[in-house]
Amino acid sequence: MELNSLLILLEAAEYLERRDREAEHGYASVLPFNSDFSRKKTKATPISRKAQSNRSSHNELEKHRRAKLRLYLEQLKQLVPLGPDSTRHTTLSLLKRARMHIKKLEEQDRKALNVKEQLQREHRYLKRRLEQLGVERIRTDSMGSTISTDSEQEVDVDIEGMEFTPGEGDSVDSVSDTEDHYSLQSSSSDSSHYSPSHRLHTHIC
DNA sequence: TAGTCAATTTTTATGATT
DNA sequence: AATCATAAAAATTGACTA
Repeated sequence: MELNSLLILLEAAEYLERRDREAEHGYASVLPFNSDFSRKKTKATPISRKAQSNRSSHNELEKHRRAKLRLYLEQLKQLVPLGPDSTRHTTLSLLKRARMHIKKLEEQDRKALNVKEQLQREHRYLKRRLEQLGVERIRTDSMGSTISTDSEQEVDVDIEGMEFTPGEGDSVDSVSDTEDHYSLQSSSSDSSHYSPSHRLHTHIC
């Protein structure tokens, strides 16, 4: 081993001893461990009891703050699906996963909103169509056919293969009518695609 | 003045190598 | 098993701010 290396090791040992002694007597250890251990730098500055007390309480507060952060990270860990992967979970990886999870949830939310709007349009259209068919039925009944005395009539409305043309019927809100029709015919790639192959089975009182 | 932040240092955990 | 290298976590510290 080179003489220089030996001297550095000796200096290091001296420094550690000195640091321990000074710590016992309330001196600040100001030397970074990777320094060259020169005596000029290692001259310890005595610190007052009050300053030391301030410093240690500050350290305690900081420790408390970090504990809180750890707690929040633990709580976050419960919310983020970590999966069965065996890789070590670090703070960084947890935060990355949380970010991915948030993006996924936002995307799901956006899609659900689209589906909701689509269904609302379909609902409005079908409601108007139903009213329309009810009016037509009453009209044909009044033109000679016997009116049923039943309190409850069953009307089967087969809308399978029904052609949905815009402007059909006398809608109150013609704007949403076209909108509804559009939504029925040109539904997006979402899973909410509406297929009019239902049989509407309804009751008119 | 308490709380926060960022830079730095120290400690601990982990995998690779011998 | 011992040792080493490296990454991550924890601790320390000074600066800053509301």
